[in-house]
Amino acid sequence: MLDIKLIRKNPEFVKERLSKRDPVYGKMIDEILDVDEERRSLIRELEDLKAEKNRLSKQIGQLFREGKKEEAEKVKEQVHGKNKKIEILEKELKSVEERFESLLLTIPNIPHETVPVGKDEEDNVEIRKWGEPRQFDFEPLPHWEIGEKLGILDFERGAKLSGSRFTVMYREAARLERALINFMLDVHAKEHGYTEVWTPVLVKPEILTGTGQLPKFEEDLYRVCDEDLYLLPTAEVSLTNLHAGEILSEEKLPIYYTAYTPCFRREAGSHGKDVRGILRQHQFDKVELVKIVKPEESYNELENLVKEAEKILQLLEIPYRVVELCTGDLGFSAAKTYDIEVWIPSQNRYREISSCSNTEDFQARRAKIRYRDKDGKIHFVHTLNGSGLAVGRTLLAIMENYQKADGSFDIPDVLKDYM
RNA sequence: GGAGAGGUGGCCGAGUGGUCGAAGGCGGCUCCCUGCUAAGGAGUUGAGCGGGUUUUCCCCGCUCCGAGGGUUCGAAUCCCUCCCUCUCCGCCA
Repeated sequence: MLDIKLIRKNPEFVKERLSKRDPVYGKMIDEILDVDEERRSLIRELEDLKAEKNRLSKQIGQLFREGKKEEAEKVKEQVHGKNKKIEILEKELKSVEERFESLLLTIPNIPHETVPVGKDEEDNVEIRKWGEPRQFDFEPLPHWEIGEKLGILDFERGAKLSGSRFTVMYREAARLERALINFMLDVHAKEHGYTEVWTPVLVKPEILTGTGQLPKFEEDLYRVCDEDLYLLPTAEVSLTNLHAGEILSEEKLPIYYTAYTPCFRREAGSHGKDVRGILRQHQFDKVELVKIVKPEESYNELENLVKEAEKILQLLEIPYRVVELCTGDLGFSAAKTYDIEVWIPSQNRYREISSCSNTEDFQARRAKIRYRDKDGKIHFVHTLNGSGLAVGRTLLAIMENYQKADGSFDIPDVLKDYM
């Protein structure tokens, strides 16, 4: 959520920045300014009335104590009149505030000034590469062929149980999935100073509003019928919201959390994309990294966050590159995002395996996460999140990059103790 | 799921219709005292929003005692609904 005071004070700046995502946001800013004006004038009117009413009510109490019943009754009549007006104005204000809220909640974050301007994925900027894609002396197979031949990935039965984009894994694949989770958690907890967390995977709607998935992206989520709960699309949601509504003391910051959770996404709008294999599933495992930090530290923390996620691929010895997302490809809540893309031999290109973002105070404002500084002043924190990493995609990257001519694949050395 | 108890500020905890944004304590901050430390004394200390001034400081007002409704001139306090926590029972991995 953007700061309405910033929008009010500097609408041209906000419009200019948001237009780099998409030109439509200019109109939304104009609209919200109108609604804000309406809202504030109603508040002013209403507060004056309430102040007067409160004065009169106190008078009534006073008059009763002095035994002046008749006078008190007269004042009561006056209050009745005020109350009628207040009731009407309150209804009006309520509907204006609803409009105001829903507008403010659907405006995306302002891209950081360093974010490259661009339209879509094509305009993302490569920052660095690590490792050399392996030269195969045979035609490398896609992971689904390797997996089916070995009998460890079962797409048919996944579909039987749950439909498309669900998979069953057996033996080495199931085991590797579990090994990767433990390996990633250990690296982040033991080497990078993260606190390991385990969270619910069913969360309330206000929690998803806090991190920005709701109200705008309801169609991407699974909702539990008969209960007002949603399946977690990423542990970013539960980890970031752990401190929703709290005022943290400065000494607690920075906070680093890591968690493994399954993630559930409906993938509405991605029909026909990546239909084969386990790249894009409705249910997948992810180890997530979340940082809650002081504003002045957040960009430095973002750089570290990316490096911490990269470390996993380095230890697994799989080639990857880091790209910076352009304004047009930036997610709703993010001010700046780096994606880590892993090398996929069968596709002869890099594919996203991690997304690391600084949302600045965008989520903190929604979730009301603040801290008190040494002078007792209260500020919003900055929140960051990143995949560290997507486990299923890591698994398929291992299968493909470590595949052998005989149709089997090796396990990276660093995982051997985990298998 | 059933019965009972309860949800108040950073924390603990009092408050059953007006003088309550809320006693008292702890913690925090400021000052005093004291070679240092500890102890002691005095004061101060909630958030959000709107407005005035508009960098800061400050001033005025509104709202907030789990959430939402209701009664009343007036609600932390009375009534209703919901959520959550605890105890006991039931069920259960």
